[in-house]
Amino acid sequence: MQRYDPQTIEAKWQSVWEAEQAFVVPNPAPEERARRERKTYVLEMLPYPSGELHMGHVKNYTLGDVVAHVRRRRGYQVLRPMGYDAFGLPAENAAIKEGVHPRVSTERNIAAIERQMRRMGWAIDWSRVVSTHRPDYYRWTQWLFLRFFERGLAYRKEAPVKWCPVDQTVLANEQVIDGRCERCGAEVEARSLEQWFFRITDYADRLLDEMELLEEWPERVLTMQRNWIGRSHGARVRFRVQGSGEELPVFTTRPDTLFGATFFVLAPEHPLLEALVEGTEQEAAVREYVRQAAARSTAEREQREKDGVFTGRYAINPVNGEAIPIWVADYVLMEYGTGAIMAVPAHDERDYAFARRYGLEIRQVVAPADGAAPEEGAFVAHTENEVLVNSGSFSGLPAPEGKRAITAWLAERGLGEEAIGYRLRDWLLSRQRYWGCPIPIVHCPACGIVPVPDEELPVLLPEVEDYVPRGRSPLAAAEEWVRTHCPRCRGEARRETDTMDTFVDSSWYFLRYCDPRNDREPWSREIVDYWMPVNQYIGGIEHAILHLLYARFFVKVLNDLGLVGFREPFARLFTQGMIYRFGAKMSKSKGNVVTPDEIVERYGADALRLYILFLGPADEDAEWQDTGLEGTSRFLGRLWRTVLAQAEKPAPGPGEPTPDTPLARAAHRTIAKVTDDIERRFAFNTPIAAVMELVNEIARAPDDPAARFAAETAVSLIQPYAPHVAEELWERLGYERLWRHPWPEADPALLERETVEVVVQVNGRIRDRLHVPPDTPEQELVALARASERVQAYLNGGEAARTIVVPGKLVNFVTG
RNA sequence: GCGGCGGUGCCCAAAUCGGUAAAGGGAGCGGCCUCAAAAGCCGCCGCGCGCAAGCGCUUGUGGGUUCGAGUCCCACCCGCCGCACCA
Repeated sequence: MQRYDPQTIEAKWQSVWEAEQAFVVPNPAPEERARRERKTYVLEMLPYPSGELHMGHVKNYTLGDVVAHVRRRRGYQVLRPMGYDAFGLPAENAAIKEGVHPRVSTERNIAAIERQMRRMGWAIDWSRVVSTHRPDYYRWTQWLFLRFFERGLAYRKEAPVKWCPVDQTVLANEQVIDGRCERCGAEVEARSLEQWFFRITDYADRLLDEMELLEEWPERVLTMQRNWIGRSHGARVRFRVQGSGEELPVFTTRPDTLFGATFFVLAPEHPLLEALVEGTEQEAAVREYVRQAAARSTAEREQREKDGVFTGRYAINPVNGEAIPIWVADYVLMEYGTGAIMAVPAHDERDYAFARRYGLEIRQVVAPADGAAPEEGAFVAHTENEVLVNSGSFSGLPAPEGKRAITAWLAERGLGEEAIGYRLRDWLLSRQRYWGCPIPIVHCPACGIVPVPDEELPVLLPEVEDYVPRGRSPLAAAEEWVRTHCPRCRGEARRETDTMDTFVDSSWYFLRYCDPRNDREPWSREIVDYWMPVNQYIGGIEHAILHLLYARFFVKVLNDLGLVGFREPFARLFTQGMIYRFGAKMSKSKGNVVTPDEIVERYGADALRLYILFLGPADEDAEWQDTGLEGTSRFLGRLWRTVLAQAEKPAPGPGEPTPDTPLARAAHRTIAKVTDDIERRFAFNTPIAAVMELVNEIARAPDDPAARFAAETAVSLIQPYAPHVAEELWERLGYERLWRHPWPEADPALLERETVEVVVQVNGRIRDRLHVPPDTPEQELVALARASERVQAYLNGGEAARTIVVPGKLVNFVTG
């Protein structure tokens, strides 16, 4: 018998699939589109071509492959495309390091990745491949940007950034250490720069509320998104500056504690602060504090002890007319709420710490409804049952009612209203980098910000010599490209030189896959409405927030624009776990990398595909075991020998019934388990174990009349995991093209003919086991159980007071 | 602090509605085949008592519910992940 040789078999079948265009799925004709229930869209997060494929990709795309194969063989039209998220910083940085143009290194990486993907034998529809850096793609990214712009959902505004005057660049918060630039040590300046934003905050409520439309998403991803959006209910309360009468609104979730406000705090960046302190004795001290705060990183601000400076001014509490001192302190964040707070030290830990430090009044205004009154001047934590005290006419009200009553009282007098606060900020999408999608905007001295007309798209990314970041976009150096005419007045104008965040590119790629070669529009609505939403999305947990939130936002906007007929892009989401080796993520610096190429070369793609899913539950992190490939590789060898031995027997004629033997039943049991595990439970490791067991059973009983049938079943069931060897064995069994062959179905009648073990207990302790047909009637089962000698011994001839029967599982006699 | 997830033999793991643990794989041990090795095949492989049939114990800890708990409830211990000065 010929030995199992994965290299030969895999090369053979990969070229057959290529020649037969096996996995190309054309779009349905108009009349077929009504039959949407027969479609499945299996999508995996597209790779970043900043290097080659790693084991994380192997896991991701093998998972998708198994789902796609099973669905296809169960009669669905399956869309299973692939593409490249080619723009972005990692690709650009890699290119800078290598000294080659990002396009060159990106396209070289894409070629290498595609070669690896074909070598893995993934059933991808290569006719739909998309790459975000190509003009035929980013033309439509720009087109979509313009639709957002027309709706007021893309806008430009000044935003504070950290600026290093030596490196001439914007720094991320993480790059600021003790107020100095991480690289050159220069003192960092706070700057305000014009940036582009998407108004995602307008969709905060829908992003939260429409989570209900998601069929099945991991709870932790939903939780992360909820936390990220951070919706909280409370009130906006208008304080006024004593003397000037200037309004200082605050947002609070605890309007019930309004009577306990004993001071007021502004963020250092608050726009009114400067005017407030101008000409006062405190001016110099406040300015110094603001200057220092501006230089601190966010991380540093979060860790330091609370401090601040008195401004010398007072605010009037609208609820009781009290004048309370206004402080400036950097524990108040300009980004959240209004950048100003009312401080209630008795009931807020941060305010409490601050008040203690500076000797400010601590006034309790809520107290537990029952039990002793809290010690004066102490901090009183929020509890279930509390009532208002020291709160004028509101005293005595339970806190929740107090909240409503005080808010209503304020609203009646125009002093405040109910309000909702969000943690979510608008999406800053502009980047001062080269390797990204140009923003299709022209700045005209006469007309202002002017969109590039649709018919002039794409705005091509210019070729530049020097794309190293220098604080302004490298595009600004392409003077010829920047100089243009205003589309509106035809006067001299300049192009926008910022590029878009790559998350914009990846927020709609799954729509382009549906209609990838359309050059009149980004997609045909009829076609996306047929394929979308994605039935199964698979990818890493690291995208739980940004990508998955942005893509949801995009689809909601597109729905509002009438461009798509659905409101959520991904019905089901599966987040895979990471692969570790020696307890750490595989990385070059740790020297613990195992590459797919080396494994494929040694064991073949099928063994690797099996191994990576056999490792454990796919949604959990797993430890790579160097000896583990031995197991799946040995299994494939055993499968090979066992099936070839059966292939020598005559194939059953058409319609010939399968002999009812233990092996036949084992095969049907395996079919039922594998199908249920993959389709319903989304478990991928247990089906492999089940097929391994079946093969072991066949090897032990090769002369069973149903052995050949069982062997065929094993091949058929393992095909989604190990498609090459399965295809080869299928051919040697005398059949054609397993990937088009229907998925096997378990015969319920045969399954029922199995005997099952029934545990017989007396008072919960096992006394005997019976083997009976699963459909044995309850009465008969009890009689059989009672007849057991061992049960008799424990019943001592007496009667059971109660008998519990679980059909097919157990009979329990309970005495006394 | 808030939220989510997890803890089962030496290791990775299975156990789906609570039904009476450890499927499958790895590593290990013994044997067969062989001049030898590789490959392959057979057997053993949680703990204790027993010649054996068997009996008892065992899912991080302690308690509870139940005829019956790895699974449900309460408390605690340990670990991982996300968010966090969010007013």
